[in-house]
Formats: sequence, C-alpha cells, structure tokens
Amino acid sequence: MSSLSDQIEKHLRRQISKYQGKVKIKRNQLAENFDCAPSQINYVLNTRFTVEKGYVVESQRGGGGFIKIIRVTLDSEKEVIQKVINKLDRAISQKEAHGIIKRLYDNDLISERESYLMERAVHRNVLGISSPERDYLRGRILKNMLEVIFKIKDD
Amino acid sequence: MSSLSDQIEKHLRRQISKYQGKVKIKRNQLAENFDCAPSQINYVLNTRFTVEKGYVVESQRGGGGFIKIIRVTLDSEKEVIQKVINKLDRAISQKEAHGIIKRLYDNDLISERESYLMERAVHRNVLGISSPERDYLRGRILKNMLEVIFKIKDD
DNA sequence: TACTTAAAGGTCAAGATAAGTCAAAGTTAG
DNA sequence: CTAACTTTGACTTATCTTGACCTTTAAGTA
Repeated sequence: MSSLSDQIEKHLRRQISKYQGKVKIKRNQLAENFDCAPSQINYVLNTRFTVEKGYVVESQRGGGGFIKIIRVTLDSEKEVIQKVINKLDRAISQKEAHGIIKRLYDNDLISERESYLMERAVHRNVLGISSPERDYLRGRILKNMLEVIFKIKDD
Repeated sequence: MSSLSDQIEKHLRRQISKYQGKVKIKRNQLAENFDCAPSQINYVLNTRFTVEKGYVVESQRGGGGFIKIIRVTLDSEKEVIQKVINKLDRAISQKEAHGIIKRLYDNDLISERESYLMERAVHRNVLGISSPERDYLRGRILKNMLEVIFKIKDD
C-alpha cells in the first residue's frame, strides 16, 4: 500500500506523460479528488516535482488560479541529442560513430558502459557486411539506439 | 529448533524467490505476523541480508514506509553472462534476443535503458538485411554487446 | 477608475506514521 | 560457565498528512 503522496505523484506523472510533458491542474479540485488537504498537493510538488528531478512548476492564485507542471529535459540536452540524431540519416563511418558516442559520453548523456556497448554494436568487425551497406547499417543502428535511449526517462 | 530470526529469514527468502529476487514489506506488519518486536526485523536484516550475502536493503520511514530487500547476483553475475554469450555463436531470432535481454534485465544485470538500447540495436527493422544473414548479424551484435557488459562493471 | 470581495494558491507547524538505533536482558551452543 | 547470538523495548529520526492562517489576483461594483 503506497502513501497518498505516492498516488498523487503517480497520477500527475501519468497526466504529464499523456499531455506532452506538461499539465495544468486546479489545486483544490485535485485535493478534492484525492480527498485530502489542498496543501498536500504542495507537499507532493515540493518533494517530487523539483527542478533537480527535471520539473518546473508555475502557478497563479486568485480566481481561475492554477498550477502548471512542466517536465524539462534540460534544453541543452535535448538540443544536443536532436542534432546528433538528425545527422544520422545516412552512412556513418566507424570513426564518425566513435566521435559521436564519445561526445555523448563526455557530456554525461550516456554512461561509460553504454558508450562501450554502443561502440561495439556498430563496430566494423561486428557488422560484418561490406561497405557501403555497412555504413548505412551503422547509421540506422546508432540512430535507433539513440532514439530509444532518450525516450526513456531515467529517474 | 530454529530461532525466530531463522524463521523470519526463511520466510523472507521464500518471498524473495517467489517474486523475482525482490520483495517489499511493512516492518510493523511483519513483526505483527511473527508476534515480535519490530526491531527484530532489523536484526534479521542486519545479520542475514547483508551486502556480503548478496542482498541490498532499501527503506523509507514515515507514512507509507516500507523495507525493500533485493537479491543481487555478485560472483554468479559473470557466470550467467558468460553462459549466455556462449550460446550466441549462431543465428538468433528477434524473439530469442528479446528473451535473452529481458532475462538480463530481470536479473538486474543491465539497466532498463540498456535493455531498450540493446533491443533496438537488434531489431529487424533496424538491421534491414534479409534472413538468414540478419539473424547471424543479430547474434554477432548481441554477443559483442554482452561481452562489453561482461567486462565493464557499472556503478 | 478605484475599491471591495471572493476565489484561488502558499506557508508553516503540529500531529500521525513508520522505520532505525542501541543497549539491556534472555538464550543457547560449546 | 561463558561467549556468541537472539529478543525486547525505550528512544530517535524520517516522512506524510492536516489545518489554521497568509498572500495574490480576477472579477464585480460604485
């Protein structure tokens, strides 16, 4: 049995995922739904939707007031990845692949183990087939690994 | 005649085996079931579910608090991976690959992100070429990625 | 426009829950 | 008999929940 705070957190996360990373709520309404004190909502926000955890919370008081929760994938991070992925729709040499992976690792976007994992997956000896098909295959594998890896949110 | 601690230990071990190597309990509830002081549970954890014995214990206090016990494979970890790798010197279907990756993830040998990364790297649509070459390629990629995991410890 | 009011959301501290620590007391194996 | 192990309970710390009171703001009214 999880605590009320956990349930509220789960609910909000689901909503956020459902609506492209942001959601707007009415504090009192939500408290009503969960049958708890309105300040409970603030508690959940303050402990679970912090900046360190990748969220920004905005609110407004008064009539028509609201609380907005926005999930942020540090702008820089998102930009970097997007740019990298965009460059992958073509043949990629092993050297290029190495450079890309190293840069991601240097920027703390992937772990050391992930970097070795990826390097190996696109290594010429592993792919086996001959160029230029091999370079296209490498591009596809790298692109797909990156796409999938950055859709997963790591808590 | 086994002591109370032994009985509690046995019970927890059974639960852990039953639930894929991890279990989440309520300390007070468990103490109630065994009709003992709650701190008795801590005693059992501290003497029988230590890191040296291959367990990690996590907990949270306060409302909705809990104790989680997770079995971690230490030495056996490398053995498992080695066995898996040895089976990969052949054509591997996507379904087989999925099973292997899932098993590694379930056993906490790879992270969720790594599992997604690997699944994608050997996906039929990504590899592109036709069978049976595709299945051999998949086997090579998977084998090589696992060798990396085998060699590099994540922390 | 200026003022008033009601409708939000914010803060903080007290109380409720639940796990952790530690040392004293009890048991058991050798 | 004693040393190691087990059991218990008083006290501590962490987390969650609630409610009283505060601040901000939209909207209505003169």
